[in-house]
Amino acid sequence: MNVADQQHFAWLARTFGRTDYLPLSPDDLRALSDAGEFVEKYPGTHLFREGQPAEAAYVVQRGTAELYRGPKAGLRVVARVGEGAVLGDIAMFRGEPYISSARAVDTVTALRFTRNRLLPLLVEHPVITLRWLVAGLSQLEATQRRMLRLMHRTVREQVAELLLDEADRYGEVHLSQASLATLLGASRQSVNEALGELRETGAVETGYRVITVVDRDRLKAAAGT
Amino acid sequence: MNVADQQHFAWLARTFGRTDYLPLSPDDLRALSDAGEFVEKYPGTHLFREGQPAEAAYVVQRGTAELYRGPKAGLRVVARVGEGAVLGDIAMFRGEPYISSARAVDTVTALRFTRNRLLPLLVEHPVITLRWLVAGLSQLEATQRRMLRLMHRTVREQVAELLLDEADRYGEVHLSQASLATLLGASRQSVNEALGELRETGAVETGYRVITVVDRDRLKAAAGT
DNA sequence: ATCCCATTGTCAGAGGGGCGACAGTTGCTT
DNA sequence: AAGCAACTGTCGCCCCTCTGACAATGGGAT
Repeated sequence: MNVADQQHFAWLARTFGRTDYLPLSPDDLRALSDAGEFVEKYPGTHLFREGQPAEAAYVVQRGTAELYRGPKAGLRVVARVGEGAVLGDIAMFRGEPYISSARAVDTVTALRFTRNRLLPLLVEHPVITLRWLVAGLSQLEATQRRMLRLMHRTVREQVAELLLDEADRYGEVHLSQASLATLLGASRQSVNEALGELRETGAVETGYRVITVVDRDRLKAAAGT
Repeated sequence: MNVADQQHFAWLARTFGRTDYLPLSPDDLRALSDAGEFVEKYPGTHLFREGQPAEAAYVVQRGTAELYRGPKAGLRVVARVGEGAVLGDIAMFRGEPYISSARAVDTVTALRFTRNRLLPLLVEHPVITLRWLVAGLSQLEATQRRMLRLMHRTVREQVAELLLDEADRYGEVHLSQASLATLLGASRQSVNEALGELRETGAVETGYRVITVVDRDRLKAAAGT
């Protein structure tokens, strides 16, 4: 996979890869608890790595995990997912290697379902399988819809939307402009320019590796829709 | 949905809407045959219409169906699917109205699965549900991969690829350049220019409402992989 | 044969965004 | 405190595509 593709993958992953759909209700999880293994990952450690055989899927219970691709040099953060996210299920079900790596940002607790134990269990609990199926298909459809909203939009609009999504409770987004650009599949320069314009209007403030949302309404306006 | 969105939907649908994945093996179908109802549709008749409550999903056994959106004026063909295609399953599982209409192009025979009968049956046959799930998720992933190939490609490349896909056995594509442009989400002028270039290189010939592929290899080269 | 509409073919202008280059900042490391 | 690597802020250039406008051509309808 060449560099351009890799970049686009990141963009793509942000766009679609929101694996934080939750097919399982608490009841379901209780039913599956036998098959699930409780794991706790410290910041910086890996849940799984790109290319490894996908032996398990994870349901994040607490904390934030980061999905990324690529070798240490040229690493691309692909998405950040939190509580309720399901990681690695596609690769696991298909029996293929993981498509990306997952790393704990802070302390992450998760339920780990190995393929060998999960599949038989799903066969016993068809309702859960059905729920998973519906969640998966919904994801597929949402993916397509999201395209509509994303295609043919300017970098400024995309940046605005991303910031709205990504801002923490203090309205801060701790990402370098380069990372931001990668997430959007745009160039750093364009992102920089877009941020400059958003700053002019008073929607955000920018700093070193941090962007602060000061006026969500203005940002929403800039995001268009 | 405004005009721009509608256009993009067409593009999108062409890109992703290839609903011809087949989650069910012949064995599965036999197992489900009780729930399935055999239907035969004559050319021009509808399997279902956009906006109707999605009461059933269809598995095409023979013939070609056309998915489209929009009212009679401003109708957009979205995809053509053949044998093995599954139609309407997403909407049905989610219990929402159909997203598009499906019409028989030639005589279509299909298995019709109503929601009320299918769901209980899937609960009894978890293995089939699981297979459906995997097919759905694979589709999701394929969709994402396809994006990679499509993003940031020039109109010329996209036109070339579309022609390769769409050419009939005589190498002809019977579409106006305007329709072509809609399918790609590009402007007519850009498509016209792209066709002009492809014509110069000897890859295609153009006529009134028809484009003839004369050199597939050259076209493939122009499509860039 | 003629008319009219759909379609093709072109051109100029404008805008968005990618790329390369480079200066100025920030913050960690030693 | 100094050095260094990462990051931000800007330019200029160029490519691609969109828009709008208009001429030329094809083909069906009368």
